[in-house]
Amino acid sequence: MARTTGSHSQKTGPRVTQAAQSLFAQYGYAAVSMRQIAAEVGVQVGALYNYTPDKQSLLFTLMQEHMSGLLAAWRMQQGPENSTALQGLRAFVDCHLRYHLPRSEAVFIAYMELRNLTADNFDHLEKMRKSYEDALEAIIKKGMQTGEFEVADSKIVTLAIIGMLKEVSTWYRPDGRLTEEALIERYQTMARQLVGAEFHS
Amino acid sequence: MARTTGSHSQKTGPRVTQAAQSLFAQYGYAAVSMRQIAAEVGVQVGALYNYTPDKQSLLFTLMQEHMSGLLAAWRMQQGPENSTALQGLRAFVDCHLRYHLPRSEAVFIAYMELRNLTADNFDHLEKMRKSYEDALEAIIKKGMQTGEFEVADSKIVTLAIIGMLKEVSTWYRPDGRLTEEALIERYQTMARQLVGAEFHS
DNA sequence: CTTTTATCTGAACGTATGTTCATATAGTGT
DNA sequence: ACACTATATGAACATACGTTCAGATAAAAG
Repeated sequence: MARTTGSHSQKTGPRVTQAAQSLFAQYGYAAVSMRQIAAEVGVQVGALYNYTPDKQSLLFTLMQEHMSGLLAAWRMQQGPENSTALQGLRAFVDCHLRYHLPRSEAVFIAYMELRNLTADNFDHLEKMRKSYEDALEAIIKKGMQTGEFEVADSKIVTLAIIGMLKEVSTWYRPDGRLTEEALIERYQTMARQLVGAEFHS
Repeated sequence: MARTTGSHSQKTGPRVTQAAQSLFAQYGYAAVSMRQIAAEVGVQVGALYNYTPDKQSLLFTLMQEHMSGLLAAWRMQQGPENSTALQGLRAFVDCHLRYHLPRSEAVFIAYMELRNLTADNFDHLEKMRKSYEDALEAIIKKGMQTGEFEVADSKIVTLAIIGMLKEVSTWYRPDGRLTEEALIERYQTMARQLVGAEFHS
């Protein structure tokens, strides 16, 4: 008995991706079997291979698309209204949190499953991660030049801000105490404190 | 042929723990087999069960001892010389980094393998993690009361500082650009900025 | 030297893994 | 109504997993 209830051709693909994301985030890539994913989709394990060449590609695609989306979101944020370093910093915090907060599963996977990637796939993602880090460091260096920021070590401050922002995803819940807006505002303030910037500059 | 070269009774136990720590940190708990651990120790897989009842206990023991050590290190830091909130904050940063930086493997495991713990083991460790977090929040609340700190939301600032500190373990290398001392000093400064404290108070 | 005991081996257990493939079926286009 | 094709099944593949245990061996105790 095959294909028991109508055609799922257009639907199964996204459902495979979603099931993989959900299960990888919850149990970890190595702990999740292709049969578990198939069960979540409601299909036999063999059918998965119509949508992915193997398990590794399932992971890599998820991580790659997450990171592409993040970089695209940041590119879209660029514009004349974010011309000063302080405006850029505020935009970076805003962009980071708005992108990450509604994507807890993808975020979890992005930070936890790097070592389950093959060497090639890892290098690819590491470059993307680095370019994101560089985007923030560029803002900070600019602020140092213009005198907006007072920073001893741009590298360390960059990492500190990213660390502070990444941590949010480990506890944030949409129905939590703070609204997304309030949260962003607080982290913008803290980022400003870390670069030693005045309130208006 | 059994026990080929003298008695290892006193030595094998710690080597099992060390091999498990090293492999779990590198490949992840779920991706490491008992046979891999045995091979690293130089023993057949059955021999491992003289030192651990099962694989899960190997993980839990590593994580539990790491967290116990951290809490003990912080308890030892307490004293009259850390009586003001700012002194307390500086001591917390100092203690955290000094404990974490030389323990990259244990740190990695502590943050990555929580979901591979059984429910009971997870709860146990979550309580310890929470009490560590509370220790920092207590310092911050104290600083708010004494007027040393100017903080809008003690919870958020606590998490931001912890996030900032945790991130260090993802890139720190003992032979890196900064000495441990210089690094600690920079993070003490950034923590002070996050709580809005004056230089001397 | 002999006995005892801690330690390790080697093999086995049932089960699970990622992946492949011949076969069957349901929807699409004619 | 019919053939075509995308999609799914169900079984199989070799391999790996965590765990157990009877038996072997080396160090310690007498």
